[in-house]
Amino acid sequence: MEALTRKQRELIEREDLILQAAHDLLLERGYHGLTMERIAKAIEYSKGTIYQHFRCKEEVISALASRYLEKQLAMTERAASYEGRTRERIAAIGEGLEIFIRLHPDEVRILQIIKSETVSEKASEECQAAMKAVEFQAMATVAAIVHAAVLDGDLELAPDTPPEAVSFGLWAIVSGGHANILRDLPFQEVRIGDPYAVTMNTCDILLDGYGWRPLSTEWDYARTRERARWTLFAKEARRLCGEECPVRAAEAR
Amino acid sequence: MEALTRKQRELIEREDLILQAAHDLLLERGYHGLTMERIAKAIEYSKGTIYQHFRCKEEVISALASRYLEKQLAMTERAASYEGRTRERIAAIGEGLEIFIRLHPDEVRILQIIKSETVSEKASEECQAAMKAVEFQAMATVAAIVHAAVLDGDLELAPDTPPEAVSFGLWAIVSGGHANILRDLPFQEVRIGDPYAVTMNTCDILLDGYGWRPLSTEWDYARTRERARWTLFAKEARRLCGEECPVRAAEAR
DNA sequence: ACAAATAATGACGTTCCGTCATACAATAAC
DNA sequence: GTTATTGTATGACGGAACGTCATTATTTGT
Repeated sequence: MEALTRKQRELIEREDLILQAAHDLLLERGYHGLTMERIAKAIEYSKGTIYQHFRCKEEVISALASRYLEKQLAMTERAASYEGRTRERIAAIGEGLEIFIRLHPDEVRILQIIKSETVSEKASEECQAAMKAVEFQAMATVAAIVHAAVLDGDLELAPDTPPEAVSFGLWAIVSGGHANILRDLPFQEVRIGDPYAVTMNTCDILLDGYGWRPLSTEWDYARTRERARWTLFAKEARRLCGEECPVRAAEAR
Repeated sequence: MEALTRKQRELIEREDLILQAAHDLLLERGYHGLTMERIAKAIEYSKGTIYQHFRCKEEVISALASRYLEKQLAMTERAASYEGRTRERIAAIGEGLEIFIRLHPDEVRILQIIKSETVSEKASEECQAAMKAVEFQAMATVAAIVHAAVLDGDLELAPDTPPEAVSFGLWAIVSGGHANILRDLPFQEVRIGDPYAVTMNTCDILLDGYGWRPLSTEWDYARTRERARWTLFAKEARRLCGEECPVRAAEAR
């Protein structure tokens, strides 16, 4: 038992090493610059050893992506527990996702890489299914809030509109927006100073369009986000803006 | 002159051959199954000859993508010329894009492949710049309509919202939506029967959120789309639903 | 008909993948 | 403490693809 546990610990530890090295290589040299040989060199093991953990290079990337997806899901679920109106919970999720991408743009970039067919076509079914499952759970979390809003009367949906249509729309905005942001197009040229803020704002407008009460004209969702930021994501937020919490700073005065 | 022209024609013709072969291979065997050798075999030339047209495999894919982007842009611009209210023009563009993806899902899939960093990291700067330029033109076309709407009073934007923020949002919905559609997630399970329709509807709701008049509750945009479909995209639409034009079919009765 | 220029070819060097026989280490048995 | 057994790590190897380039073939011009 003891021996087994130590062995297992060693395995897990090495897996961490591999993934860390893969992450660095992926960002520094891109998908084609990531080679098994280079990972091996970086962690001071041989190529063969890596193949005892992963079936192919694409599954290494998949494993990386799964981690980041789970991290993202954890933030989403944490945000979903925000205490307040249903629409505030959605705003909190938006805040969580924005913090995530601002804090870990690299990880989101890697998520994009794996989602491309180019990479996923070589990963095994299990790997892909595992990733899709995590994503679906995030979708389901949002859909559940939409459902709750319908039940408590804050939102009325047309009879042919399932709650999932709303979460699908939000999802499209966020994933499409972030995908475009990471391709660093010249946003300045078109007077979009902060594309993250535009993405969030688009979500707000969409929900206004659905008539989800209270509308953004009747409620200060910026404030909701700020609160979510410092109650649910304090640690991350502090890292993001350099140990500086504006609310507490203001209170201190 | 004559000789030169013939040479050039041969070159262009062969380029078409190459791209056609690449398209087929890409769809049948995926990115990793697309090899220069296989293209060569398919068009009955040697590998070296292909390298006189393209610097590397990724540039072959880029060239393919550029074509499809231009095709898409052409449809967008055609749609933008729809005669009617500004918001109808946006609806027409939506209709055009939907027809495009329904008619050529393969081409959209290829567009997604090239957009992934995995592929673009190996394509030359010029190639990438060319593609971004086409995309930007599409964005600009939409932004111009937004601008027109502001000028003629159908749309009032908050002072901190540039017209491009609206087109950015629409763009995010459509590209994010289509990206998710092509990954064929189990939409049936969440009662989303027609994800294309949901994507379009999300755009409508967003514009309602912006208060772009006439709202979708005051105007039948489904009708606008239908009209755009049979006035601007008759040929494509006929191909799409098998020579069957519902309007004319109804009139014939 | 022959020389010059242009284009096509596929063998070659290189890189990377993924496998597997072999070498090495750890545990168990005697 | 030595030997057997089991398990783990290694890098040499075959194979596939890339991209190049010397050679061969074809076209063009005189």
